[in-house]
Amino acid sequence: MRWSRAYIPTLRDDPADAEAANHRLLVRGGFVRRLMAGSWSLLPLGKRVVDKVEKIIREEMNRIGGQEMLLPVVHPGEVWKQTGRWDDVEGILVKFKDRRETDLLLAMTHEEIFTLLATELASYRQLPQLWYHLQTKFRDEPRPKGGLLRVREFTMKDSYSFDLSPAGLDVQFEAHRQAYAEIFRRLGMKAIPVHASSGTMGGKESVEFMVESSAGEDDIVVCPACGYAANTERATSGVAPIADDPWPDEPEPFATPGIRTIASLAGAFDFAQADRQIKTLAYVVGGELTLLLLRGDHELMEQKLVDALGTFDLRPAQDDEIVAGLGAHPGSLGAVGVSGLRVVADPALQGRSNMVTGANRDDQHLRGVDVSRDIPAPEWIDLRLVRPGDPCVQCGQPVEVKRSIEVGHIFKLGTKYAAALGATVTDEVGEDQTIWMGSYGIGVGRNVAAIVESHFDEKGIVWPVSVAPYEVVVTVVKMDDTATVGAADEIYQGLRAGGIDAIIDDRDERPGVKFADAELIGIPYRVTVGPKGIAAGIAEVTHRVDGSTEVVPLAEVVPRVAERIAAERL
RNA sequence: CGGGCUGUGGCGCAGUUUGGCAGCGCACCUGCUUUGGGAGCAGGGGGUCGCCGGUUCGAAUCCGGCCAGCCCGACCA
Repeated sequence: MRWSRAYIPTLRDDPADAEAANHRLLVRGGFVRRLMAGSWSLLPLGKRVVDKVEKIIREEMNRIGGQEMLLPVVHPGEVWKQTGRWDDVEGILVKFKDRRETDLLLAMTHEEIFTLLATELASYRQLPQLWYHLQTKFRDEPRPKGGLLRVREFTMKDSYSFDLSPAGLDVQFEAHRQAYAEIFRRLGMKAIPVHASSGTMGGKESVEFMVESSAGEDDIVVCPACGYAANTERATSGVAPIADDPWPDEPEPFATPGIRTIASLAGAFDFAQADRQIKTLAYVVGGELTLLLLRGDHELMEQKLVDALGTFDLRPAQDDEIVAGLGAHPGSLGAVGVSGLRVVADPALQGRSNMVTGANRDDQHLRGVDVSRDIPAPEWIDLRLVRPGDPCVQCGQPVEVKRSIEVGHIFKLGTKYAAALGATVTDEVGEDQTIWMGSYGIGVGRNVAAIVESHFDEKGIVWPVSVAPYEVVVTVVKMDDTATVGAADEIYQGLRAGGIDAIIDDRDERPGVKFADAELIGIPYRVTVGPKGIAAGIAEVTHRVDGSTEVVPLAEVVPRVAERIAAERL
């Protein structure tokens, strides 16, 4: 490509509305333009990067036996009604009607349609199957943000596995785990596989691949000592033991006028430090007032409650519901002496005594609460948000919490979709068996964004060779010097002949402009050809990663660059 | 959905408080000079001031409504 003919609209200034590095640099470097919130056009450079990312994904999917297909983006509502998701998924699912008033929707994922195809499978002999496609998804996210990180329209590689048994599913799941590790490695990222909540996808097990980044939206718990890693939505940890002073008697009420928070109670009474309090949260679960108990200094992870109770139908209770059910306002709530209400308690409270909690009378608390004696038979469910420094659940060493981007997610779906749509095969003894499925996703654009987030500096993007829009730019320092232009062109042609992705910067611009643009768009290698160098028979090869420059005789430039690029292609 | 902020030429912004010719920098076009880190001089083109309505002799500016975008939170397959 000749830069003078290429459409690479770089901007000198950062766009004003861009915060995240990927957003700033991809717009400024002329890779993408926004159409509306969460919707982006790919310009030539962006398209080149996406193509390379997709190529790597395809290669690794094919390597584990994936067969590429392409399914539609507009689906009949009917199929989604059969699996229940037409009604279950609210908000982000875009529904509409055609001229015949038929319910349609924009695909936010493709479980239904792949499963529908799988209903044509008839015999166990046809299994296992692994099907995938790279296709547009549309999710009407309430808040797109972070450039390409969280968008509404995006391309996803989603694959679906079909097996006769859970054991077969395990095999395909494991194959994906390894393929994903390889994909993210080749994309130049350090992705950590973590145990995750499956959300509304259903299924027992899911693993997310996370790339550490301040621009991320998820927190993961990792243990540097033993390698334990989990999303905070699922992570557990130990708690440092606390020795409780004895309190032989029944709980004793005491006046706490005006005190509504854990912190103010702890500030007012020596015996009521936060870790000696029982935090009582009132939720409405399935229409029923429910008390959630945590240690005073611990925080609720609501997703754990969703996962453990198996329902999305829960929310914090309103003030009036609380007063009606308990006789007091938030700030003076407790579970002691409460009967007829569901009580869920975090295990960090197990065995604790001499605790402080609300008395269910405004401005009154209780001290001397013995959990096992005074709060009979709660449901013990881990509800706690793990914090940095908590002891690792596996090895006891302090864990870290890291903000991360979810670049891939693999699920064991089980038989949910196959059962709903009747995808069965006949087994060896002639009986119908429901197919066991897995689904596995990688967001292409989000991965591009994640790569940028982990590969940039003050000058711009620093693409890994594997996904760079061009692997090398030949920068012509002086366009009206025929010897320079001739030598540069010869190098450019030589690189192309050697299968290198090269662009020649033949614009009639000052060198500074060309250098700055090359750095902004992040081309890994720059060959600088100028009159002084030509006179000495050399060109310069500059590495974008560290700015290091190597002086190379003209005749050796092509093989030298080819060699270095080959070593970095992954 | 709640809170905060913003919409003026392709990009970045001033002008709005106190109504009175729509401006600046970059980018773009022409010419000359310049040419190894975002050049200089001279000339030039380009804007329904987000949209609709109202007030006024007169609205980018004041009032009302709407739309869009960004950030924080909620939410998030």
